[in-house]
Amino acid sequence: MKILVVEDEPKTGDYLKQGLAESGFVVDLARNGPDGLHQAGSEDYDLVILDVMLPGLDGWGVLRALRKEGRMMPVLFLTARSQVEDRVKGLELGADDYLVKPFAFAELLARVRTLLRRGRATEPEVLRVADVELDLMRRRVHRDGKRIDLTAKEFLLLELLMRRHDEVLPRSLIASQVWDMNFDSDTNVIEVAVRRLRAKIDDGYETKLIHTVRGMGYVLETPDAR
Amino acid sequence: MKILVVEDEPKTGDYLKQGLAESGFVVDLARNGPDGLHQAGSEDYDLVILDVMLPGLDGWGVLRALRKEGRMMPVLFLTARSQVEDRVKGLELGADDYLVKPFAFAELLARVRTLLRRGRATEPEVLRVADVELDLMRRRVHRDGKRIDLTAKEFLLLELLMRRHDEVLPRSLIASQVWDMNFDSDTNVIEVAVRRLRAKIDDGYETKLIHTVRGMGYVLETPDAR
DNA sequence: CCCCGGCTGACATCGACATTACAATTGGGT
DNA sequence: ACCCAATTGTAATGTCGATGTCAGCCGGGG
Repeated sequence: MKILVVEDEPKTGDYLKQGLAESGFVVDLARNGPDGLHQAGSEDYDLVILDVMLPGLDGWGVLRALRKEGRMMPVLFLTARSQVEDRVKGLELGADDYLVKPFAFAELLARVRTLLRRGRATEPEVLRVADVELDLMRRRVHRDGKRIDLTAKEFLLLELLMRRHDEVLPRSLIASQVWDMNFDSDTNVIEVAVRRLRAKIDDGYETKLIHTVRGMGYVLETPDAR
Repeated sequence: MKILVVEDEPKTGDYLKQGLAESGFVVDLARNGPDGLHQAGSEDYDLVILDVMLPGLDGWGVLRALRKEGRMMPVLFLTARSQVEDRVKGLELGADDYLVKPFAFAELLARVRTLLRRGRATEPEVLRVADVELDLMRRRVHRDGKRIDLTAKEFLLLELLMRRHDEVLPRSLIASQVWDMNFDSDTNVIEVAVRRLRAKIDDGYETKLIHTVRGMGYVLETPDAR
């Protein structure tokens, strides 16, 4: 289990690192926000412990940036303040738990264990069709091993197409699943969305995966036709 | 809602059975792969929960055998391992979801409910006549194992002919089913449509399936009829 | 051998879809 | 508070394929 601690106060940082290491975790330590973000992006941590008050980029900023990159590992916040609004803000941004300084190490350890257990239960589910991988938890997509950044809508659409690959999906279905509209047909959102998705996952590849079936809908089709 | 749990560890198995039963499901339990397979084949379950590691025949084997028998109910995999390749292997074989042990029961329940809701959405409804297969869901057609692309109208027409194979369908009927016209007889759309369909499913095959009955209409005739 | 129903290929057209540009909205960064 | 960039929806225009029409041909049964 690898944990990243982002903490600027040397004493607290060292203390955490040592304590967690003694409890059997592999621990890396970053001393400021930007370093922490960079570190979190370069390796796969099972958990991040974030101080709210950090030089350069505060805890919220780090968290926001992480989530934006699609890093969905659990995050434990450390804060000196106990105001409700801070807590709310953090939770809205996807912090998984909160700990108010000062705290007992045993308390921290208990929460860490809880978060890691929860994290396991939500183990990433990976959809794979042809050479495309879609990681639902990390919200990441690769084709032929190359990372592809998708927007929220694009991701939803691709997820649908992959879950039901080789099946022609009528536009009405797509509309109800990806948007929640009952198909006010005087719009072409779907075509545009498909276009944008194609630009990212099909353009530049020899074998196209997304196919149009006139008068019926769209399919994501595996290259092999029985 | 009937669920089959295939799990060899007595503790886990009983735990699941009891928990699911308390949640209102009818649950059967099999303790090994072959039993599970046999059980799944003998009754209609809405969902199967499969442990990957089983004595005799592992989870993948069971899943594969089930699919081969045409049992398309959703399958939830339980695995102690978290390696990516295991997940991928399962998903490729058609597992619908994954859960890594240990897991919270609430998590399991949530996934079970999701899968049941999704239900038999992925079960292919397939019409078969002679060596032609028409998959209504995927909107795909094969003859003699070879894929055939049809347009919307062609598909409708073939569907009608297959649903009522060995029956002579008068043009008026075809007109009303495939087009929604009351047979303005000064058109030959039907002939043209039949021609185009023949080009795709009969041309190049020894045994023709679509036959004209002068003055009456068209039939899709199985070679062994009469 | 002729006639009528059906067959066939060519062509026209209409609409579904593609594509691009632009506007509206959102949310982060200064 | 403002600006910038990214995302998403809207609109206008282009393209192409599915489908209908037509004109001529074919062939079986009288």
